[in-house]
Amino acid sequence: MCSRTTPRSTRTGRPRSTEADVAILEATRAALVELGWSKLTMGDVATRAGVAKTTLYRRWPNKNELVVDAVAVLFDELELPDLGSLQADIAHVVLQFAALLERPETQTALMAVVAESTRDVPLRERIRASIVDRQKRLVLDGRRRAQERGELPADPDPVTVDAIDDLVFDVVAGAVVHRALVSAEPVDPAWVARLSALLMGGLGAVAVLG
Amino acid sequence: MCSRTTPRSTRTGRPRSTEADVAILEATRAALVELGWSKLTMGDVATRAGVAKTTLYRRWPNKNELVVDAVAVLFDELELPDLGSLQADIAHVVLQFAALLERPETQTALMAVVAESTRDVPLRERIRASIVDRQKRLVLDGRRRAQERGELPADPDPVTVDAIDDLVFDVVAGAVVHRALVSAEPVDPAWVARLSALLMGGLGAVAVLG
Amino acid sequence: MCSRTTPRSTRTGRPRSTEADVAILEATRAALVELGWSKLTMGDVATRAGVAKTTLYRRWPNKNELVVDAVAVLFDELELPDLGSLQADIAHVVLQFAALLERPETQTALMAVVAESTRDVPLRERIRASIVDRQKRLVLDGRRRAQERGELPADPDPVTVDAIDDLVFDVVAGAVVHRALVSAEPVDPAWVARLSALLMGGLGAVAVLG
Amino acid sequence: MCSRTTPRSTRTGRPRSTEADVAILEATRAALVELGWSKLTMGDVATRAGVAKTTLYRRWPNKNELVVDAVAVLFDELELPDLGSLQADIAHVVLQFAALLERPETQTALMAVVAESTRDVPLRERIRASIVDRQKRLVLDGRRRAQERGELPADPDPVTVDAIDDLVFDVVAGAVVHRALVSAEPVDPAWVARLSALLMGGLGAVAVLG
DNA sequence: TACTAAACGAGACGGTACGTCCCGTCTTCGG
DNA sequence: CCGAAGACGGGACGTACCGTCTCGTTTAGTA
Repeated sequence: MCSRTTPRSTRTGRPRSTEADVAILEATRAALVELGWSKLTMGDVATRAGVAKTTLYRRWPNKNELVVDAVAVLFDELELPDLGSLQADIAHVVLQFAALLERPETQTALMAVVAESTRDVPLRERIRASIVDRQKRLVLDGRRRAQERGELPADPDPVTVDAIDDLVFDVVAGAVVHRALVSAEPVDPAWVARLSALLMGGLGAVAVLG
Repeated sequence: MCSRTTPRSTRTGRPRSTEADVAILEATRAALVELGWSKLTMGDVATRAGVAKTTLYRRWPNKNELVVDAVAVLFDELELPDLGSLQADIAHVVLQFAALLERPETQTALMAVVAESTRDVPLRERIRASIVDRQKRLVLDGRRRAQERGELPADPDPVTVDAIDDLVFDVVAGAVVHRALVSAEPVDPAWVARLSALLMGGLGAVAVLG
Repeated sequence: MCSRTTPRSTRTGRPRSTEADVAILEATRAALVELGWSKLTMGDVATRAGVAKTTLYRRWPNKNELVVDAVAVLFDELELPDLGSLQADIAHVVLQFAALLERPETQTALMAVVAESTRDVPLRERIRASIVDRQKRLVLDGRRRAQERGELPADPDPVTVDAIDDLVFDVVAGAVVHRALVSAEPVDPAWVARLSALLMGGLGAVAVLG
Repeated sequence: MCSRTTPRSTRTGRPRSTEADVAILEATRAALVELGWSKLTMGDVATRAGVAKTTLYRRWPNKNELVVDAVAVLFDELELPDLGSLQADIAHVVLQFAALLERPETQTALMAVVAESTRDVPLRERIRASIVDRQKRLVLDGRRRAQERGELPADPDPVTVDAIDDLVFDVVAGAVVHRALVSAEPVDPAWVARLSALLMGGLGAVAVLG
């Protein structure tokens, strides 16, 4: 999350402008909305932010990492209010996620940085830390809460629990992303209802599997 | 699939070299493997193919569409042999798809072109025609076959059938892609088994939903 | 002058279209007027002439030689009517030449092909044959006529005669071209009168020199 | 002379490299000598100068203007030492100019840029400022000196003086260029003697003309 | 009248250079 | 020491022409 490559050990000289940081990230999101990922340039972001290009490179090593940071904050909105039932919780978070993917800056940036990350290990780490783990936590919280409510059997083998969490995460996130970006069709409540139903029905079968 | 932007209305002049077409697509895949999406250049592809850069641009309007065509043929390998049960069929096709996503050319290219397609309607169309529809057909075939075997209830409302097909497609494809590229974890038989189980268990619930 | 590179030894097969020849030369002049030398392209000339590019290259080896041929015919208008005195003859031919250099096709083409000819011997030969010698003959005729009229002393050493002819040619043609294209100032009657006077006055001194 | 298109109003940012300027102009002359005008490419000049192509385009808008600047400095060598008589001065400067036109870089470039200038007003201005005016000054100086020596009548109508200066300039420069590049024959001392005699003899006649 | 061979239009081909854009780095000056 | 300004070397872009080539189609003269 911290954009500084070196955490400012020395204390001498002019300190970095914190205003610049937020201006840059805002400018990056604005540029993503207007231009999309592939037309976004560092020079343009710098101009929009009223900042020199040098200042960008002092903080982020390249365009990819800058964009990840700019987009990551949007994932902070995702939360999991207790709606009383697992199915309602699932439906709610899926709709939140879908709303996020409808924003043009997310749409154009998410797949792009994932694509780049297949060949760029530091980028993959930053994505995991900034975005993926943040989403995954929702799955953990939802599952734990459902167990507390007794909707799901408590305390089986922890390894299995992890595996099922992972599965659910990939299924939910993957399905929503695929629906929104690849199939390019709307993630409307009817579709979400079907997805939730599929999960509710399937989870039991998976748990039995062990 | 056809790379020609206009389907050659007139019959006059020197015909386009079909050898060039295949050489270019092969060169594109090779470049994807070696360099990845973002380092791939049109000039490099032309050189590898033993072809002039102009020849590329005569056939494809830009790098994105070229890459879609180059990668699309890989999706031809996906097929759906009858393994006797829906769960086996699902597991089989998921593993095939996962194997496809392990190939570096697919890995680096797929997300990238999807990302670009969010801002490029012709590209989105080409992706749908060349890749998405080809995969979707597998879902249709698998579902029809399961109905013939009596594993799934036959002939409900056709609109519902379509909706469930779409859901299953996005869930399966999305989950696999997300697992492989975003979570960056292996799509191994254990994970596939859990995914299949989830689907088998959930499908009933979704059908009831109508 | 003849555009055919090989003078058609065989007599079989379809003969070349003579209409194409004139259409091409006219199209070349038109393109020169509209676009100027450096923007003129073979493809454009072919299109204007309603002819395939191949047809151009069958007749001329390159753009330079084509342009020389296209422009050369304009130099046919230059003639030397007997106006009764050497000074009048000079003034007349200079004004004719100046008028030729005011035409945009000559203006843009003449210096360009001369520039190219400094590195292209065949082109230099073609220019000499098509343009230079045609102009030089005017000097010879004018000088001979002046001798017949007794304005110039007859029959000195023929070598000297040649040398003076050459000098006069370079002085007259050079001065007009330089005035028109380099100084970019008008070749008006007053200037021509001064040039003629200079020549008339100077010729005696040169003849004495021997 | 100055290569900068805008004379750098602001004083901020990294200043332009003056070493690059001279390296580029030297490289341009070298390329002219080796390749000639029409084979000279911006990329090649950049490589020879050890400079990026962008650096060229930052300073000159196109090949023509670059070449004018590169060649212009050669005209600095032209000077007019006082040899005691007008005829000697003329002969001397003509031979100097002829020597200049024998250099391959001048030969191939001079006519070419003049040809281009017929269609390019900024280029024409640059040529006038960098080359033409520089030569014209020699005529003025020579004439003034001859007047001081009493070889030419002093102080007639200044308009006439200007007109004769212009005439002499076009006659001398035009004759030499035409001899060297169009007739493609040597500007040897004998020819120069004849030209000088022609001028000496003719100038009186022109002056009388008024 | 049919054959034959060259010339024709069309347009794709391998190339080369163009002039532009952006990259990520550097060099300057002022705060 | 930071930051703006902007020049730097580098490299890819997509375009425009070059001059050549391969097609199928005329078009004369000859057989």
